[in-house]
Amino acid sequence: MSVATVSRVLNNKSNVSDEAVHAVNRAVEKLGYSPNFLGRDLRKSETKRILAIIGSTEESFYNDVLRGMQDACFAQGYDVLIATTRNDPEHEMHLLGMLFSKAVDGAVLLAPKIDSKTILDLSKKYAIAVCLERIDTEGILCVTINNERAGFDATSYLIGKGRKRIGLITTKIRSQSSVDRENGYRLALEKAGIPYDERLVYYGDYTTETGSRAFEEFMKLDSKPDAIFSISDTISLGAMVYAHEHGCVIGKDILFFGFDNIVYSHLFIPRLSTVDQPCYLQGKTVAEKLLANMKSEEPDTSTYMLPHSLILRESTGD
Amino acid sequence: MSVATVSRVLNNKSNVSDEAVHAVNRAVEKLGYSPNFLGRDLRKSETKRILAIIGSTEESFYNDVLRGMQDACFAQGYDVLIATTRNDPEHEMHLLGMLFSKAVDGAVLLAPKIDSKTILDLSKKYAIAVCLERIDTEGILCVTINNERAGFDATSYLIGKGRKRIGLITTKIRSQSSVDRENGYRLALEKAGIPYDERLVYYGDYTTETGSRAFEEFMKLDSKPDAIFSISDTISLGAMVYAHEHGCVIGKDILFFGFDNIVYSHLFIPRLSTVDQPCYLQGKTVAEKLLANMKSEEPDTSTYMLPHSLILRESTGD
DNA sequence: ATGCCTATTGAAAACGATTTTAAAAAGTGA
DNA sequence: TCACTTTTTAAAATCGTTTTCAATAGGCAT
Repeated sequence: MSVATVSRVLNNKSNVSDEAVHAVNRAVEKLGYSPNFLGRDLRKSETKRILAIIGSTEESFYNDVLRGMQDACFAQGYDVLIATTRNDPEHEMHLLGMLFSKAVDGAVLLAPKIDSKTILDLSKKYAIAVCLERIDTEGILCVTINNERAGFDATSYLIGKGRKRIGLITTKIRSQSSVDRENGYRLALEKAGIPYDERLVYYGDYTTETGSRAFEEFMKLDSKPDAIFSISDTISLGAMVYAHEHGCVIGKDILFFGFDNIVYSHLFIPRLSTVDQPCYLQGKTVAEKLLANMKSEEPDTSTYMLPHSLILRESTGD
Repeated sequence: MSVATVSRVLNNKSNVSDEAVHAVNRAVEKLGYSPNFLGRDLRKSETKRILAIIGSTEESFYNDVLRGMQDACFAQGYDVLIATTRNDPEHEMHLLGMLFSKAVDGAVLLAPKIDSKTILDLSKKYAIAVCLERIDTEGILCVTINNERAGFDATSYLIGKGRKRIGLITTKIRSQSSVDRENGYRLALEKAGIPYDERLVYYGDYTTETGSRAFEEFMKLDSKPDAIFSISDTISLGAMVYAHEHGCVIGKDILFFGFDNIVYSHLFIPRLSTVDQPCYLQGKTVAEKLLANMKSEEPDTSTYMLPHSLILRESTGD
């Protein structure tokens, strides 16, 4: 029996006799044979695999994004592989090498660290999409939320609660999302006629320690904040714990608004109000659009902003 | 110029003229050429990639395990790819298909769901290792901690604090680690001459809700527990929050001991005492052993149990 | 019996690299 | 100049599949 016939059986081709099918199946069973994908992929020049590139698996909301991607990909016969850059742009480039060298058919950058010009160049030649971060350059398929609007909404909500001195805890690292959320914060203040006060803005990282530190600093001011918006729940929780320990009544003396709606945001009492972004949907959407692009002649390079929502809990007195 | 020469240049082979090197490099630069790994991997029949198979990216301590694996692998020129099973044994099998079909050179199962007999069979033919879960079958390379001992230590510590009625919150799903931790709990009771009381054992899942529920149930007992050991921090935190809300003084009325030392375990005040397992080291170790096995004729199929430690904080009155 | 069509099969080419083998070019010494 | 070695290059084999194309066999109508 020729390899061609075996191949046909293994791929359920129609033009093959029942006899041959049985013979092959028995042999496969007996030998424990499984086909070498390298050969197959080389011949077909496709791998049916999509790479998700993330900074680390630490940010818990990635889980839902990845679930969304998986559902979308699996439905079309693709597997999702994940690789972490450890927040190193160079390593991110290295991982994209898997795309150049055809080890995967497409890649989704979840919160990329490399510059958008590079991404743009690459996306002309390869199937690339970006998720969770807006790209300020036109021409790249991108699925995210409107972070500026979200920052605006959260801050406005605090203002609506009668607060006038609103602190912002954000990150030193200037990711597009943090910049956008900050801009939203500023716009909300502006709209309400509240002057921007740089002493009320603290720059740190994404940890709880940053939250505590920021709150400590704020308490040194003669004119203390009466509400705090953080660009991540983890930061908010750190700040809230510190505030709680120092006798501040959360939801009254001071309001807190977080971002991401992580699992632990509704654990600590009083529970944290936060911005919920549709993680699963973003993942599902970006994967679907990317797969569609891979089939299509003229790729979709739009930016899709999916709706976020405010989750109101005790930390804003709700 | 022939393809052979190009290949030699690209692989830094010695027997090639400077002239040829320059010519190739210029052409590569100009055309933006990058080699097709499928061809290379097929010929060499190795991919220099290791697959890490996990349930989901939700469990935050996986991050450190993966970091350890990456450091070890990267040092030897291997990349680490991650794939999630979504806790579905069938999907886990599907992912192992990447190993059978030579799409990766080896695989590490982090907390596998498929049965150990299957793993044993596969590990005779492929480079497989298990991490974070003990395998009760001999013959599989495995890196983990001594969960029984850890359960014993945590429970004994509570007993040492004079506690006599110690509750256990564990999971319905019988993973080896949870079984081992439970056994440790029982052994500690036994050693101290405390009778095992099944009313003090609650079976749930890995969520904070399970913690709250369990505590609620325990409070209905006429003879309430004075200490609680949970097999995960998330559960402990859920129980602690519930206890706190219902006026129990943590660290005094009731002690709590968790497991995993997650980031949030030292956020909530009073802070949670917990068992710390060496995540990074487990990841590094398992990857190193696996890579060593891939080179060696007779593979190492031992089980390595790395040392854990107790982190003592306010929840046990420390 | 001849020709035609269909179902099945096998041989061979193709995918893109690496590696082996052989031959050509260049260098060396007498 | 010739023989011999060394360096460099080209051609061909190889990895394990899929796919194309041609060939064979059998059935059926003429």
